[in-house]
Amino acid sequence: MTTTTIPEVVVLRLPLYVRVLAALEGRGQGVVSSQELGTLLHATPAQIRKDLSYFGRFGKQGRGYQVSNLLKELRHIMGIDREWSVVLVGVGQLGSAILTYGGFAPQGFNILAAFDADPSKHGAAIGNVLVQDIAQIKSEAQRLGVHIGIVAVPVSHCQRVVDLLVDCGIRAILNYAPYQPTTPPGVWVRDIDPVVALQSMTYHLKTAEDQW
Amino acid sequence: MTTTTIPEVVVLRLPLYVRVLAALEGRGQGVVSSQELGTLLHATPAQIRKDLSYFGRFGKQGRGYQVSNLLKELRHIMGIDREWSVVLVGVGQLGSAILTYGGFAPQGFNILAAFDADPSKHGAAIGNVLVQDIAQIKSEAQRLGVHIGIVAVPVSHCQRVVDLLVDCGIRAILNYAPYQPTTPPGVWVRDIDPVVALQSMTYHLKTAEDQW
DNA sequence: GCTTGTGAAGACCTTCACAGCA
DNA sequence: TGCTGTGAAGGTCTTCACAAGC
Repeated sequence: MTTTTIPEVVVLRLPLYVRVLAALEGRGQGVVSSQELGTLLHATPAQIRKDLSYFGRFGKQGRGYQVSNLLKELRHIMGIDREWSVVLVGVGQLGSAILTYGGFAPQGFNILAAFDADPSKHGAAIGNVLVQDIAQIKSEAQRLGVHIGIVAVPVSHCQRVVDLLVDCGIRAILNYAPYQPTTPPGVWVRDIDPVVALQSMTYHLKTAEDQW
Repeated sequence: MTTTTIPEVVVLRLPLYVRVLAALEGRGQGVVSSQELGTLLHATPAQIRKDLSYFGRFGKQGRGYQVSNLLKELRHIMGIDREWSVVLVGVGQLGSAILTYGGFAPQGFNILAAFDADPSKHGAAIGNVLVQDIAQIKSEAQRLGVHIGIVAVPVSHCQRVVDLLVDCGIRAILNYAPYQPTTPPGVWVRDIDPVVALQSMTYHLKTAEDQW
């Protein structure tokens, strides 16, 4: 295996691999084949093997992959064998729900601070986190050594907030606003929009209905 | 244009087209070129034109696309020029947040009922919706003519709940559990997992760091 | 002149199929 | 024998480039 650029689709699948491997490990399974992984991931065995081959040779012919070992390797490759510091911007209904959601910390994503423009929210504590003035974000982000930003503001503020996060040196942004912000090269954005997800399914529902 | 199977990637982009077109319409813009749409969508003009060409010829040479007309057409194609009936399963912290989230109804997705297995939650009203016993779901789903299910239950219950929804005749599922359920052909699932989204970015953060 | 719609070319991703090894 | 790792083949999606039309 020579180092090549990894296709982005592969990077998007890696977390799913980790997710099922962790489940297998939790269940006490020691070894898994590309065939079985394929079934669990709704993918072909060839795709599993090809994807993994971008990063190394983790399997043994005739046996398969050792679950705990492959899991450890993938966690390292993805950089999730460490903790990441996160800030949230926008402490409305959605932002508050994110702060109280317990799913981030166990995976190593620690939301250390939250920011909002509304002064009436400053000083409040929501799920262990203090809400601060957005004006403080740059100094706080640098003090805390923040890597990742979560954006939960209205569409109209999204681009401005993203620009601000980028200015703070943040290079990875999880965006809950229904808007695709523009960012400079080297900044990564993932959008979460349940409405968009629903709308891409209604196309199929409608098409199935139209079928005679 | 002859009727071809539409690539799934195109279907996934359609909602984004609608989103920016709606913004342009709200701003009072009458006409838009593939060039400008491309900028707003972070896509090439050629891709915009090719995508749209799967569905018809909506533009005028030398001018571009009439915003309100294209918007209307796309909404019809996607089946979002109508209302859809939705049920939610799992009224925990996440499920409650979904019920009180105001973003679905304005887009025509009406959450009509919610279900949970925990009897202590039955009868509660959260955001206009009554929480009912999961045992009632089939009769209620049929009575209400439900099209779409939202799953907000723990991983351990996800597959069982999805099976149940499919049994209710539901063919589109928005899944918030960190697990990819298995479904029969003709059933559409979209997964929302912010942790997976974050993890696919840490790969890049780590890789950028490793660069010397 | 400007911009669409679209075959053809090119890039990218997936699947095949088999050599190689446990 | 069973399963991986991987070049090569195949398929899909994106981009090019230009004829056609406003």
